[in-house]
Amino acid sequence: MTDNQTRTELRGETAAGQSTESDVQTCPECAGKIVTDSETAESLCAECGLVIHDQQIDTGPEWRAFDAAERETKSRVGAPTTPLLHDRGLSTTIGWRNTDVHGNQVSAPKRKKLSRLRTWNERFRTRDSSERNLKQALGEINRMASALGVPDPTRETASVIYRRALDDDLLPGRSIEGVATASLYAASRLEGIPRSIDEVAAVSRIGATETKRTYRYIARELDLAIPPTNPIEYLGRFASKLECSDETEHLARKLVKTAISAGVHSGRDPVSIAASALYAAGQLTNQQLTQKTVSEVSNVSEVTIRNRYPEVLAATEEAE
DNA sequence: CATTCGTGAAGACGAAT
DNA sequence: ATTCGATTTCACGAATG
Repeated sequence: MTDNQTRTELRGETAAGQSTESDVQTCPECAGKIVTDSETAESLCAECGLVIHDQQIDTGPEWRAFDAAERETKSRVGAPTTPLLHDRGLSTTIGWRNTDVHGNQVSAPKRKKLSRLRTWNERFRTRDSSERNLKQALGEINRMASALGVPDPTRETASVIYRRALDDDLLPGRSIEGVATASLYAASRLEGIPRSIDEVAAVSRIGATETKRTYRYIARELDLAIPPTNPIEYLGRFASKLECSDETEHLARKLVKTAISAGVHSGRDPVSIAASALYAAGQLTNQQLTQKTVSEVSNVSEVTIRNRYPEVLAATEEAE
C-alpha cells in the first residue's frame, strides 16, 4: 500500500443523486486536505490549520417566527429525518400527556385506552429483532460519540455504516457493541477526524484488539475504501491536550510531512509518527515535553516514541 | 530525583505458504 | 490454517542531567 489520495465516499448511497459537496476540497494556502474539526465544528486545513468555514449546515427552519400565530402559519410538519434514530424519526409517537388537543383532561376509560395504545405502539415500533438491534446500537454509538466529542455528521456516518453492516448480515456471531464501536471508528476516519483505536475502545465496552478486528472485518466486507490515516490529523488534538506552543505544533507538522516523504511512515502506526514528531518538535523548541507526557496523551508507548523520533529527525536533516 | 536510553520477551498483524 | 517477519508494548535497569 503506497498512499492515500483516493477518498471514496460512503455517503453515495444515502445521498443518491445529489452530489455531495465537491468532496476533494483542498486548502487554498497549501493544497492540504480539508477536514472538519471535532471540538469546534469548523472546517479547516489539515496541513496548515487554515479555517475554511466555521458554520456547519443547520437543518433547522430557515425562517423566523416572532409570535405564536406566526409560528403556527409558518410551521412545516415534522423534524428533519436523521439516521441517528433507528426509525429515522419517522414512526408515530404518542404523547405522554393525558389531554386532548384542547388541553382538556380525558376521561378515565380513555386514559386507560391511551395507555394501552402507547404500550402497543412502542412494541410495534421496535418489534422485529433488527429494529431492536439498531435501536440499541445507535444508542451505543451516540453514547460513545458524546464521550469522545464526535460531531453529528460523523455520528450519522457511523449510523449509516452500522445499517449497512446490519443489512449485509454481518452481525451474527459478533457483538452489537463491537460493530457499533467499529462503525464509529470507521466513520471518524472517513470524516478525516480520526480517533485512535485506543480512544474509541476506551469508551466502549470492548477492548482495543477486538475493536480493531471487527473494524477490519466490516471495512473489508462493506468495501469501505478507507485510506491510511495521516499522522497530521492527530497532531492538533495531541498538541492542544499537551498545551504546547503553536510554534511546536507547526514544527511538528513540518516534521511529519518530511518524514512521510522520506518514507519513514510506511508500516508504522500513524499515531506513533504523530507522537514522535510532536516530541521531536518539543525538543527542538526547548519545550518541556517529556516522552512520558506525550505517551500519555497519545497512548503510544515511550519506547516507540524513543525508537521513532530519531528517524523523524533524520528524515528532515536529509531534506536540508 | 526525573528523564532518557537500551534490552529481551511477548502479543498482534499482514503476508506468504 | 500455520508460519514468518516486522512492529509495538511491557518491564526492567542503566546512564545522564
